[in-house]
Amino acid sequence: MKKIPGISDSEWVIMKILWESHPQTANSIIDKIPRTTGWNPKTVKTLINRLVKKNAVKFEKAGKEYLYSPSVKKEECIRVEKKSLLEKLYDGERKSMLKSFIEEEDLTENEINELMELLKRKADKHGKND
Amino acid sequence: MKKIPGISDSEWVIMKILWESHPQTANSIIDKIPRTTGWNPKTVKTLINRLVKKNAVKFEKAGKEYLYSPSVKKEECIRVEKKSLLEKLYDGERKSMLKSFIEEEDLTENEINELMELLKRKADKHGKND
DNA sequence: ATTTATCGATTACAAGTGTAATCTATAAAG
DNA sequence: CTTTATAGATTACACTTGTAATCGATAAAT
Repeated sequence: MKKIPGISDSEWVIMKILWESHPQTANSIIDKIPRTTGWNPKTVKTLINRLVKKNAVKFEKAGKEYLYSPSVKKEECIRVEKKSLLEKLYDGERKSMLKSFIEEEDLTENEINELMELLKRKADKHGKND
Repeated sequence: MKKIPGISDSEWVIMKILWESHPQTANSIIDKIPRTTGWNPKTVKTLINRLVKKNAVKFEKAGKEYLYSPSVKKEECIRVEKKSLLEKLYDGERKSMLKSFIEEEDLTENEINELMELLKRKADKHGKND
């Protein structure tokens, strides 16, 4: 499998916009940057560039502008980040992490039910495959 | 509540050792650093120092050596890290995060049951309080 | 054709990080 | 007491990150 490059917090903002829709010009990305960031368009372009250099984003020329697309999959990147947190906080013990995550969140009844549904489905699959 | 300082990946290794047991001398910490890191003792001391500077660790003198202790709580630090991941990957949607966490891990039947137990307890509490 | 606006490319620069080595004071050894 | 080992303090240094500004090429406007 392809090596996933380290994607920084700021870069994630760009990636999420690109995963949402692509290919996309730099300006189109800039338009979608949450106002809350307060980023200068130049900043966004720098981030795009870094992502290109990291091979997390690719582009094709379209006249004067470039059309950017992600070149790594979101799911893969999420996995990497999760793994990294798992190692950092829980020494790799998945169950500890899940427990802590479930315990600490205050969930609505509905959310709890959804999660139980999910677990049940997982349990069923087990019954079949194992 | 106290402001939790940013704790880097390497620094987390130190913090975990200190949360496990304290107060503790630098050398005692050094002894517990996982061999897999390959860290030079000097490196560990640098990290301890940075943590002191960040007010994440405090110390008292005991003769020539210092006795270090964490000055921030593990649970708080975990919360900060989780929050940060939540924002970065899931735009703050807790449920998305939990779902993704449950879905992607391949859990044993036992683990699944434990988690369901947890959820059930959470649900019960809801019934009572809400 | 010349000027100008606008791309992307390159450069900037401080703070944080990973990873130590060196300096300095002092406790321990002789 | 003098030498030496050792603890913490200070300094090092390259790489990443956050956050832009400037440069150079070229398409668009006049």
